[in-house]
Amino acid sequence: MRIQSITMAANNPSANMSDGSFRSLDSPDSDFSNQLINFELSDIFELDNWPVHDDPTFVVSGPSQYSGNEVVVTERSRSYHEGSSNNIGSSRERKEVKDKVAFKTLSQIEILDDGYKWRKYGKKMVKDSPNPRNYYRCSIESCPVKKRVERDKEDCRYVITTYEGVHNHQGPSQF
DNA sequence: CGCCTTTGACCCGCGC
DNA sequence: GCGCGGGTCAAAGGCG
Repeated sequence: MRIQSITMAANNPSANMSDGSFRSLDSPDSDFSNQLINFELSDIFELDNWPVHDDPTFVVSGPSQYSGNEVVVTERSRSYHEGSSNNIGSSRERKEVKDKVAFKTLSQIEILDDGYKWRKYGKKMVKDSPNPRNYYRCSIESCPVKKRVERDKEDCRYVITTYEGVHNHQGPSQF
């Protein structure tokens, strides 16, 4: 399972931090602000390699040495937006593939530093949830990646981060 | 001064 | 057609 590789990467602090790697920052009391969890997000985005399951729920429980941090992949979806076949001739024929990955992270902070630079572009209150949802875009020009951050309405200790798209530039390899 | 966040308005798809 | 909900825009202001 692909997630395994993430877990392995997380277990290996010296994991290669090449582009696409993901750094999760969990700081319950800012005492752990230097605690980083490394795992390779690039693997996640290579959804072609993923096995297809009916239940796309994977749980990756962070070992205790990660100060209680827990990362749960709650959703993985591939949405193909194509021109509807029964609507041929429609002016709006859209052909794009969006890869989405959602993380559920046990964290008191919502801004998880994954090494990329994000620019916030929207905030919405979502129905059935007291918590707002924040929309971020990758700051790199022409990079299509977006992410969405919200607190779990069921358990506000968790932060749900949804990534959409693939970075079309070199990742934060400077780290 | 450049890049960021904030915030209300706008847009669009969908169900009724 | 209309209203609702989710997603995005863009003007204005903030901050380093």
